Amino acid sequence: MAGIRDVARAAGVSVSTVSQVLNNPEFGKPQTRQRVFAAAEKLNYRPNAIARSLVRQRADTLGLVIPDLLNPVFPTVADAVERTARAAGYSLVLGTTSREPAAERQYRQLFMQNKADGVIFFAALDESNIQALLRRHVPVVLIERPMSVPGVDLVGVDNRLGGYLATRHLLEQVAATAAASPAQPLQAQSPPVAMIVGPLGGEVEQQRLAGYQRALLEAGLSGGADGKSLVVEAWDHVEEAGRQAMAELLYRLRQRGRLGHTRPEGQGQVVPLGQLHSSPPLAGVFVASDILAVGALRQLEAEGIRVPDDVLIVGFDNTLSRYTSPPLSTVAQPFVRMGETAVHLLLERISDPGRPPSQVLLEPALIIRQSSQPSTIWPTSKP
Amino acid sequence: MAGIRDVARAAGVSVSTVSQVLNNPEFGKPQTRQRVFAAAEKLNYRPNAIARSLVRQRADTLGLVIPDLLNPVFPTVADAVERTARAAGYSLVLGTTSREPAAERQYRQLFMQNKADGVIFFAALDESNIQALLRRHVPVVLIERPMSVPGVDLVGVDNRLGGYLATRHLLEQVAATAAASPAQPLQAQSPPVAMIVGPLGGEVEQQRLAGYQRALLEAGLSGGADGKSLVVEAWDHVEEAGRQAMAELLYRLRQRGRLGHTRPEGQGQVVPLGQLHSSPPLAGVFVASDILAVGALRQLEAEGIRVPDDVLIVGFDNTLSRYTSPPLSTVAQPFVRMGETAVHLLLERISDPGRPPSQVLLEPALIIRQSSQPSTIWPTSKP
DNA sequence: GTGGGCGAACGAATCGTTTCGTCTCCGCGA
DNA sequence: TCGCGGAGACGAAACGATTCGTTCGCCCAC
Repeated sequence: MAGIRDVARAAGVSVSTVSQVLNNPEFGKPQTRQRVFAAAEKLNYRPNAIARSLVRQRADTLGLVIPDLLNPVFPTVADAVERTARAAGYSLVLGTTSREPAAERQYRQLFMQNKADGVIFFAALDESNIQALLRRHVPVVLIERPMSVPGVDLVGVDNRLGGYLATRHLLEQVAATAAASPAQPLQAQSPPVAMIVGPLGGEVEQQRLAGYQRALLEAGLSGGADGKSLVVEAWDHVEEAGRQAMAELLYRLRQRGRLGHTRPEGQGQVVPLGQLHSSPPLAGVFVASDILAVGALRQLEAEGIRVPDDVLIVGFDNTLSRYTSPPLSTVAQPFVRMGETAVHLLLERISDPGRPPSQVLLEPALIIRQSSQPSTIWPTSKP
Repeated sequence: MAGIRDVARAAGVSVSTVSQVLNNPEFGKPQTRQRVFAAAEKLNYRPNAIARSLVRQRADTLGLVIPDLLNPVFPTVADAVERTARAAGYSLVLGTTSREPAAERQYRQLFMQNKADGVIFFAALDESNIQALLRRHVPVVLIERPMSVPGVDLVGVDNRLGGYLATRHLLEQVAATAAASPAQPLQAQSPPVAMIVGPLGGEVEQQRLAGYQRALLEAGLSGGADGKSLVVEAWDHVEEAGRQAMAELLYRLRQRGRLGHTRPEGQGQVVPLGQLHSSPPLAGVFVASDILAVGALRQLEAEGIRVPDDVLIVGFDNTLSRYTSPPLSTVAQPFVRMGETAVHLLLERISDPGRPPSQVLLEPALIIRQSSQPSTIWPTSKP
């Protein structure tokens, strides 16, 4: 493989001249430049990026660590990160952890070995990994969490607002329906809107929950003593967990007489929840991520409960929600802006390590589709 | 940042001893090893991966270049690639091209600069980029295409078989229906199964088309002079292209009197295609990728044509198909095995550059869901 | 004619490791 | 006592670039 010394020899100049000519458009007189270019061309010379990195003390590479690429949330952000990084002249090394601490540690070690000029973590598991990198002066930007690490750049979404918007929307739909037919008074302890949420160990999940509770409170409902009487926690961010959570929710509701019989043997009609029961019926479920909602819909379908006829559903993320049956209303996250912002913050910190950390909070937006609207007012053309 | 010489000084040994001790579990007597470990620990020493790469002449990094991360096909493979690479001690630099030749060239340049020990291309655009890498002795493995590059490792899916399976399934469904009600003879020039396919510039698309045509032929149907009378080419692998392709298909069918009136103003009932027309009706559409199928479904919905009641649909990929309304029958690609196989082939070639190239062809499998089955026999519980 | 100034090219040090040949020292056998 | 072998540690030469201080040579002005 031709090296820079070969080029120098072929061009009849010194090694340093070749380097200068190739890197600096101003350097050398035209004739010399020409000879160097010709020699480089003839030898098909390509500078060795590794040697360059060694002396320049920069890898021209950014790291991105995410849980996986199967939940569509992450590829969406990764795509934006990659494009933004490339536009800035950086390449991207991508790591996935499958939410296993060992894998995250592995990447922490990797990035502590000068393999990247900075690292973005999306939904990092262990704060100590971030601390370790920062101690070695490796710039880090966090997306979404953990939000407790002090003094580190972070870009997040206002999850509380998102949870609030989703829940309020469901409550409004309930109110509209109640106005149309003779209403039963809502009882404070038994909210008409339930919630399915990912593992509550995460701040994100806690905040979405807080938004849900705020919306209930605002409507004069409490959701039980702890505000969680109809909140079911899914054990992971996978479809199956969402399905199980919905099964658990339905079980709880039956226990309290708030759900009637389901379609026997999958045949016949279910009685709309709003018409039969003495306790206030369940009207809607806020499922705090689209991937959980997919599982939840599966369970509802299996039990013969129809959406939105029997129950309203709102998801979160705006990923899978476009494709479900029926299309899910959801809280859209600004994934592209999240990725871009994370890269920009990282580049700023690389160029100015001393600058004060900034925490950017982006706003989610409610998107209304079929799953939260009575079927009679379904749009007939585009969803 | 503490370097190896600092460790050597602190441990009272030479630089080379430190290196040996740290890399070779056999080296040195226990007492010396202990001193070295202690010093490294105390100084929080981490070897500089870049310097190591320079001397070892390997980056311990693999490259993966894909069109994007938004079409779920690619993240699914990327996830498998990343996990397999990591298990083998490699990190992964990920590049996306957005199907722009300039971006692919950019990555070709990057990987020609020793940034990776080998590169996997999924759906590469330009063969010359691969040739250039091979000339520099950078090992390359191709996934899916281009399949025309001679002498390079490749892992692909039998797309022809996939297209065949999908089409044959649709034809079988037609036959079953025809058997149940008085049948109209099928006319050879006007197949009852249409196809929507991605840009036909790609070998993959050509092969799926070939599978479709083979199935028609086998059933004694020709699909027109060129076998493409009901084949519509989408301009890209995005939803919107699928929607437009379906609109185009419906337009063509109306021209030929093979589609009746649609639900006026989105109200009322469409007449089932099989009952009204003198020309053989359209019974099903094979949409050669799930993402196109999503768009196609959207157009059908907008025109009030129901799936599977009015027309049967089969997709390809098994990505989005689980989430659509109704769930799509589809041809499943073995994405995980594709990713794993690609990495294994690459590692083998890295360790033995001279070994003969291998082309691995994996088999797709038909998955039957609701979109290709008459609604009366829909499963009532799990899809 | 000589010295100053400047543009162009050069040389050598450096980045932080690995690796291989060499040296030292110790123990053992002749 | 001497020689030999081997284990253990060392030193220096890479790896392939960048970068900065220096030299060279030329032109112009004094």
